[in-house]
Amino acid sequence: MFINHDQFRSELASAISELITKNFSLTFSKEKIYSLFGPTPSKEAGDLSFPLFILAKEAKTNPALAAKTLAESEANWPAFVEKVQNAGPYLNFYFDFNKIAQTLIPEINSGEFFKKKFTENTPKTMIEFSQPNTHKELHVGHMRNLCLGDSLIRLHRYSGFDIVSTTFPGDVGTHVAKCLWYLKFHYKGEIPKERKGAWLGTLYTAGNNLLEEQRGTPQEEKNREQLTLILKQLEQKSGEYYELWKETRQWSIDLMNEVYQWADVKFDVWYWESEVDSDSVKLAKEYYDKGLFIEDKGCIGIDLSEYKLGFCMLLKSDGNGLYATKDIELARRKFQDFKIEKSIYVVDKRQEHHFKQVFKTLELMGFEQAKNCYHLQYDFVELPDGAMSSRKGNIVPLQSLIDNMVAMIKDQYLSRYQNEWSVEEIEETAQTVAKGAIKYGMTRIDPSKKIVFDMQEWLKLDGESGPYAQYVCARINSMLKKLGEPTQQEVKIIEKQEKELVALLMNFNHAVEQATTNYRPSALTAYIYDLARAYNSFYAECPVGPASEPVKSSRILLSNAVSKTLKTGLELLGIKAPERM
RNA sequence: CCGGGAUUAGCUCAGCUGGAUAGAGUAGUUGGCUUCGAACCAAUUGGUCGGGAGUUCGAAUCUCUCAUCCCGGGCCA
Repeated sequence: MFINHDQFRSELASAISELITKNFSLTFSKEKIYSLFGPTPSKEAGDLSFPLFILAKEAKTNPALAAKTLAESEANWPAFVEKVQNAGPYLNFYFDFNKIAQTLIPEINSGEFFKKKFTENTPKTMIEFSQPNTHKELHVGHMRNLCLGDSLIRLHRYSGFDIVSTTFPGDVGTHVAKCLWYLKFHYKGEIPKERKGAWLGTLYTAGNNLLEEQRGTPQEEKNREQLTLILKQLEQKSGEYYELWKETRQWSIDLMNEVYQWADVKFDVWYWESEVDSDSVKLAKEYYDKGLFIEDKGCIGIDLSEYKLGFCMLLKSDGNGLYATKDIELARRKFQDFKIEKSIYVVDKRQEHHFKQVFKTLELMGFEQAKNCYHLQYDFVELPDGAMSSRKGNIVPLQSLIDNMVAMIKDQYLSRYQNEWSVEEIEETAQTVAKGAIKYGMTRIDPSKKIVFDMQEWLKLDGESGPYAQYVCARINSMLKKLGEPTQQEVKIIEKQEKELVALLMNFNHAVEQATTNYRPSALTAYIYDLARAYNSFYAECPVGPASEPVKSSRILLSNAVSKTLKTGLELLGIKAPERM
């Protein structure tokens, strides 16, 4: 699906391919060579390396000898290759960054570089992420899913995929009943005027605690009756509790929308658990009639033991469906409604077994797309003293992280501008920087690793962080404003810091490819950090304004290219760079 | 019991799917703002890649095994 989009690597691969044919009389495709390129251990060893282990095996020679042969052979190297050197089993290339910059920097500054064709024959793909429950509070744990999912959407779209983004909130179930139960029978206070969604979450926790407390007491039986009545009305879509559900559900949706708007996340489709519920039961019955699903101990499900997945239950003995039932109906709708060929689910790792069962069941039901279903699992966000649970109430509400961070940014950094900037700009900048810190912080850790959330640590913004990269953009922005337009267009690369910048800039699309194919935005955060750091180093060592022409203009063009690349990269993480900060 | 994941510097993490001398941040030490923005830069200390065995030219990366932690395994989601 991904094609060889890097023009420099492609040209070089072609030249190597020709040279191999000439020297070893065998074909070694340029695609293969392209994929084998790797970094050199140090700048002294060159800028790109080609390992010869595989070729040597095919040519029945030893890698070091093959490297020597190729290095010494007469060849038609691309113009940007300055020197070719064999180093043991490697063929190392030294680049002429002046030549590379001549084509690369104008492409970046015009934006053309970011519109290159990356992929072909990409499957139409749906990415589902953010599955919060209504009637519960949104906490920092939800943010990890949101940032990961949104970034994947952006990466895939940049790479040329046709993507449908979707969310699947849980608006039915016992958690809803518990919340309404507490509201109706035990809550004594007023209903607040604003932030009702978050308040509703606290009722859920209170309800849970009370039910827990009264377990084993005479009250327990009465509680159960009340909960059953609530659930029944919700199922029948009528009655007092159904009306209350509609009203309170909207409060939660308002909270979700607030968060999505804050995070600049949009979904093409919203699926609701309440919408697929009854159809999912029908679907299960249909496949029971067809004979695919079987009955066992009064339940209906599918035996997946030959795939080592156990029994996947789809209808309980009371005839109700389960989570898996809904996910199967949901998948059917996704395949049918949007004709998607591939489906990605961003859901925490607890659901691994669940999704294995669902995907296998879909396959046995005859859905071709089941083979292209992928569960991107991530580990939890925990607190230093253990897992977060809205049931117990030991959570860090998302709003409290945002509020703390915005306050800290204003206090520590933006207070110095309080006489220069408007109140609105200070607020907006603090929000933008806070988003940068939170989104970068959530995506920089590999999904397979858990995040232990410590508020004090999150409020430290030095070192590798979103604001570090945002700061570089603000710096460049401010400098370019002062210096004005360049007086000439030639880029001259002199200092090693400038070479480093060009070397990094040419790898931007490569970093995006890595992040996309491996479903790992952290590959992009690492790249962004490297580029930002290289620019800070350049900034400290290479004066721009005080330099004489044509160096001054060249450095303006280079700085502009870095700024454009950083902004494009940050955008793929859903992060904006403020004009100044 | 079975299955999945994690384990890399004091702490938080990278390590490009098997390649060259294992890298960053942070903490510690030291130097740099009258000079394009110090939310910065430069230098330096710090590692038996959880332990052991194996596979091969070559292992943090693959296999086996042990240890510790986390998460799953039909009437919750």
